Amino acid sequence: MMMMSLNSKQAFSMPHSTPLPEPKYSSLHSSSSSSTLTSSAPPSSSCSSSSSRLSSSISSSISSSISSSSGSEAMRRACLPTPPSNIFGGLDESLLARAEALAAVDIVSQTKSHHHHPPHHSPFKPDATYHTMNTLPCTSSSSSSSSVPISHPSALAGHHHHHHHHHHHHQPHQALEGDLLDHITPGLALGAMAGPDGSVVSTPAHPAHMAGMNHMHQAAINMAHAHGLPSHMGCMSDVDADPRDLEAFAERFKQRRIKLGVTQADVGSALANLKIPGVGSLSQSTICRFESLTLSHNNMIALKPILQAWLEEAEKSHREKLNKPELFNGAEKKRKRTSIAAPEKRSLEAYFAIQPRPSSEKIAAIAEKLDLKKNVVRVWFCNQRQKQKRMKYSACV
DNA sequence: ATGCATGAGTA
DNA sequence: ACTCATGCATA
Repeated sequence: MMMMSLNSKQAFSMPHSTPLPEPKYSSLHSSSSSSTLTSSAPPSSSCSSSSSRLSSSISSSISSSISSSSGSEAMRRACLPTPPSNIFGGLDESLLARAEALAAVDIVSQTKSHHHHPPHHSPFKPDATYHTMNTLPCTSSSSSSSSVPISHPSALAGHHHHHHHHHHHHQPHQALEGDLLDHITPGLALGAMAGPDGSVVSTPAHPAHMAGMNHMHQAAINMAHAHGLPSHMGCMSDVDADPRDLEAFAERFKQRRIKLGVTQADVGSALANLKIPGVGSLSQSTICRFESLTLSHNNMIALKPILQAWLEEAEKSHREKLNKPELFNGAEKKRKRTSIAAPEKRSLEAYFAIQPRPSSEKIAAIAEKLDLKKNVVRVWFCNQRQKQKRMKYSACV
């Protein structure tokens, strides 16, 4: 009956000698969904490792302050095309009007250029339309998914650094621009750092009940790596995770996974079988995002050792021809996903371009105009911001 | 592969 | 109320 989602964050505190950046947040939540078996529930752990390249805070220690919010954000913003933001600050209405105008323009251009009319979507209430549901949750035990129509061989793309002057539109999907970078020489050398405060988060012990709690596993330790330096990039300096390595790993991971005939969903649930302290199962979504690099840099780094461990285990088992028992799940409640119609989405995008972080009042105003629930609008903005931070786009150059 | 959502941890 | 890591439901 319930799921506990506990997550704890603990960082492991190592003997201070290691210069690893200590994590700040870690979190692999292993929540067991009711349906899937993943029971587990171990607290998370994870290492966090570095902060991102942006934050460059070598000292992740600072990370506590920096990485999270303001600091990193500021950094990111610096990379972005300066937001035209608050110039309009005070005028709410004009702001809305402008956004609407923009939205209108968009519509027009879009309509003309493409032919893309949203075929569906009720004429009346655009607001959250809940699609009807139901589909059996048959789990994919083996085939399914993993379509992988696109195998981006191009994986190399790292980050492009151009400054875009206009904001983003919608997501360019995977179209990245070519980048040229990557030829870098690896070699970094740094290691210094330590939390000023020792930063290491001490694990808050969980009073919990579970049995295998934490031990910080973390391969963190293994990050002893030595890479070379990042030569040119001014932005990152992580000791442990170089975006290129992540890209390469993600690519290899996907390939080997497919070779094993395992779907993304299978990988996710199989992780629980690894019994790595603090690591439970993950969803197909997360595995997919890992493979396509659409996760934050920190998240990629945290997941890499775990997925690497699974891959090795899976290949070993495969060789032995042993299989682990997979499971089935029963079905349960279904959540309805709100669907924002295209016109409303366009308006939201226009507002976002002007003001990515609208105040509560503005959100309410927008919600009313678009006939959407305020919470839906708020969440939309949160997700939009998060999207901007995903790896692929975060090229700070 | 993604859009919308939830929750823990923070400010 | 925000950010982040994740997940369910969908396309």
